[in-house]
Amino acid sequence: MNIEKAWEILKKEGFKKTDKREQILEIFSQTEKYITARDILDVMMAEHPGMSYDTIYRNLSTFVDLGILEETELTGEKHFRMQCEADHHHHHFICMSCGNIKEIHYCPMETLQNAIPGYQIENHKFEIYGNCPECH
Amino acid sequence: MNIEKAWEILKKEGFKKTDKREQILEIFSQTEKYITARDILDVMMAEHPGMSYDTIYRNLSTFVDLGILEETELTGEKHFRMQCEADHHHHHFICMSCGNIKEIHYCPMETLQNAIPGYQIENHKFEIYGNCPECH
DNA sequence: ATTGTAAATCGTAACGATTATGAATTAGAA
DNA sequence: TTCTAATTCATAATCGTTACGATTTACAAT
Repeated sequence: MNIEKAWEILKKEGFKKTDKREQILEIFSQTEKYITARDILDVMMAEHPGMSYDTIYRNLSTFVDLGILEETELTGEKHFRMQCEADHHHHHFICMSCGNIKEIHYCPMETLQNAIPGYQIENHKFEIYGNCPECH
Repeated sequence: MNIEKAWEILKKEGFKKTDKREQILEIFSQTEKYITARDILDVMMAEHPGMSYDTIYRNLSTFVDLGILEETELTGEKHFRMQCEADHHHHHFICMSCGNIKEIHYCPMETLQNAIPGYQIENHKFEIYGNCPECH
């Protein structure tokens, strides 16, 4: 997703255009990686020394709710990245060295659909971890 | 895994037999669910009011290292349960209401093995969340 | 343009989960 | 029974995150 698309969504949902949001989106648009709230904070602190934790965490949460960012738990910390463009459901290989991701256009749930009758599936997580070709 | 098997492993690795470890294992042997450090603490505090955080967290960590417990991140908290008996690799359906699990004897990596050449796979996570037959 | 108002941010503190530490206790070998 | 390393206790520190009243700001209505 690009910044324009993100603003479209924000505007449609009645959120205001602010410098802080612009800068957060800017940071995400410049990387493929999953990054933490603290990563964002560090970058923004350099420019706006008076940044508040509240601003970062509240906006990250908002962006996830609106489908602008996607979130995953990595080594005990929440990590975020711009939502993929791909219009169909998919999963990710995550490089534990450089943090870059590769889209995996395959979902195990397809073949598992009828394997557990009586169980009401709400959600699933499928992630692959390792090193990408550039990191070994 | 049962308590005897756990003690076997602990003894073999040179760990001592203590009341606290006995009680922690006891708790895990009585449930199928993923539970938190605090769950353990609450139960044990009732009996031993002077319990230390340290004792719980250190032992949980040890047990995971030794393969006695398995660990997963659920809603921001580490959850633990007794390692499955099953001798082959498998995954879990986790009920978000009652916490019980169902073993899923299927692994998506089988069909994905050769799909991402050049990527060195170290690990993967595949979990299904929802409600079990008893919870809906 | 100016004003009004809800939204957003700031500054700071609180919170919950986890880790760390030095002193006291204890399991198990000698 | 004694010795010693392992374990636990008691407590504080740390880390990521959330909360909140006061202040500022975007933007819609005038």
